[in-house]
Amino acid sequence: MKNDQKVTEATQLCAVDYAFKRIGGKYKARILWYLDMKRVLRYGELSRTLPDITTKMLTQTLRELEDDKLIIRKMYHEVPPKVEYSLSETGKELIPFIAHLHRWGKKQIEKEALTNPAKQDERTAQVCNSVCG
Amino acid sequence: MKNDQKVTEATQLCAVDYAFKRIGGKYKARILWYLDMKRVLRYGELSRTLPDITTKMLTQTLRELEDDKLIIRKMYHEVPPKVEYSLSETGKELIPFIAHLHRWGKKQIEKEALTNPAKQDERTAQVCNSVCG
DNA sequence: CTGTATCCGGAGTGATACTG
DNA sequence: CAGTATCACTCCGGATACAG
Repeated sequence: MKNDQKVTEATQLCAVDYAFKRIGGKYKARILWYLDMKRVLRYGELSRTLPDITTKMLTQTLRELEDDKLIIRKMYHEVPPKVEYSLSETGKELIPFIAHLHRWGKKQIEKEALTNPAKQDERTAQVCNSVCG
Repeated sequence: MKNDQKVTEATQLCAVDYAFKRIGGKYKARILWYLDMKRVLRYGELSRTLPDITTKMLTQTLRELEDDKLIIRKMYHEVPPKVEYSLSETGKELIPFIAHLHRWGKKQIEKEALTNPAKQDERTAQVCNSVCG
């Protein structure tokens, strides 16, 4: 797992690095962000919200977030199965900073659009209005 | 380059994802963080501050940050060469969020140390006091 | 509906040697 | 001092098929 990668004693990590290891996965920030907005999401809802993620990666990412105590997984023993994901208290602490990152990102995207529309193609950074607003 | 990876039109990116692409590199946050503390750093100083980074990765990361307009590179045409790196205005806007991340990271590290000292070995997340304090 | 299992290509990273 | 060049390797992440 990305976040449990072996690190030798020689490696000196600072807290910034540590934090990035926990939330730096490819989809982690987005999942936390969506979870904060919706409070509770089921597996299928997350899958639809993140159309570019495969089931494997979604499952794997959710496991890592759960192991790291950033989200809470609630299973209902029903048929068909039902699982709900929500933010833990520790996870909620990360929201303000993700929000800051989100504002910064939007600003940069808009700035790029103004100064160099061609760059849009390179980065193809479209805001997913359906979720991010 | 990590940040210029091709993205299909189908890929819908939200601003959070976009922002992470720009600062999510393995060493980027730490470099920005150190630059904020020291205001100006030379190549060699950065190299010594980040003992686990190779010259290749340091150069590459600095180039990406420069291309993204997050840092400023100032060359002095002297012998021996001298190059100074500092934060750009856009880069400075990211500091509050990195600071938040840093606080959160320290808190989590301390919490882990208390509840499960064994985990320290797994994550080997030592705060590099020399720089982060 | 909510996942697992398996295979596999390629980006990202590191080690080492070399340069102006 | 401040980088570049090259090679080798790990392992992240995608595609696909299958399962309870």
